[in-house]
Amino acid sequence: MSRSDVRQKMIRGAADLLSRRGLQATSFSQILELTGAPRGSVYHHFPGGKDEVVTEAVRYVGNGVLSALATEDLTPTEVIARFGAMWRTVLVGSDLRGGCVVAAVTVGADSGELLSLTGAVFGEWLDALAAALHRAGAPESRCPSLAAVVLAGLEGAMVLTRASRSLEPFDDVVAELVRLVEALD
Amino acid sequence: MSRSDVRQKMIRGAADLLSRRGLQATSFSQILELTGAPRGSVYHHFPGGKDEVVTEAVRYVGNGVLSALATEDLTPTEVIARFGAMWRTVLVGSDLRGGCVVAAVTVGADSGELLSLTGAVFGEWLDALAAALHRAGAPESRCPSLAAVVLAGLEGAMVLTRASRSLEPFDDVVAELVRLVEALD
DNA sequence: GTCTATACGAAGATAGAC
DNA sequence: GTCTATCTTCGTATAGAC
Repeated sequence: MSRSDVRQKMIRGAADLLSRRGLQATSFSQILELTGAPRGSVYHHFPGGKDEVVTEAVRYVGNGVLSALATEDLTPTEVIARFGAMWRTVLVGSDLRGGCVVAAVTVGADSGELLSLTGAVFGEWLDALAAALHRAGAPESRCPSLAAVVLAGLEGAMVLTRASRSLEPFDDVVAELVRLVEALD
Repeated sequence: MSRSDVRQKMIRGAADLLSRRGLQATSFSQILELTGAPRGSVYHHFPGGKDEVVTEAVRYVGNGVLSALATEDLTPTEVIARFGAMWRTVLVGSDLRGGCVVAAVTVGADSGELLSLTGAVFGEWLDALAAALHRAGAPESRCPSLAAVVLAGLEGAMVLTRASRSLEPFDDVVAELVRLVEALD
């Protein structure tokens, strides 16, 4: 279906722009320029306007991360390593210019709806991380806080890496998170 | 000197807006509305335009945090507790709507100069944190990575807290960071 | 589905009067 | 130092033709 093709292409383009430039700098003009999507069909595909594209981009990224977290059983250390490697790929693939779409929308949100959405997505990620850590043998009562420190640590690490244009803080954070989790054994 | 008064008031107002609304949503109109500063003297006080106000706001916050980190000698746990309490105050004082100015500018930066600036400020914070941890007795070789995980963890925790409108993720992260640092003893 | 044209508002920035 | 007026650019959004 060609309708979905254009729509999907625009959603992915929006996610890319949100990751690198932030919420306010992500405009339809930018999305069209990046994707080559037809100018005349913007509001055909997204009658809800910008908020609708952004919402879809957040959901798209949210589900992508979620399915990556729903893998086979791992050790706690492997959970961190995989999750860390995933975000490292985002950084490297964007020349250290990109970050997390959900965080970008949270920081730039001007409506309560977008905030609720990012809150829900972060909540899903935290639940999935906690479940993975629990399957890996981490004590149940600590899984939620471990999930929080892992997600928060990586989100913050991406900001530090973008600002410093260096992977050093990111790798430092991953190493310390691994240490924290190894102490569980 | 009245010139500095207005200028300082605008810088503080800009920091407040950057914290809550992000970089692009922080405009001169908003700053004037918030501070009651005279409209006609914007470019008198800031000939460099918006970038100059933002730069000053980042420096202002940067130095504030820096001086808070340069306190007397503490234990590693106390370093985390103090640093965490500081950011918690920011969250609570903004009704969980505000965050870190430096992170907000990093994520929304559209110029290399602003990115360099936030990179430098984060670098100063990391150095100060590492030094505090070292004074507290942490092994020298681990101080940089410990500083990175503490700063990144808290930066990320603020994002999670803003999105979820709850202090739970923030407190979870602080608790886990304390555990990590207590293992040093 | 895609186009052009257009309305509307907001932002950054400058010029020149007071 | 502060004012108003103005320019320009850009973003969102709508209407109506093809």
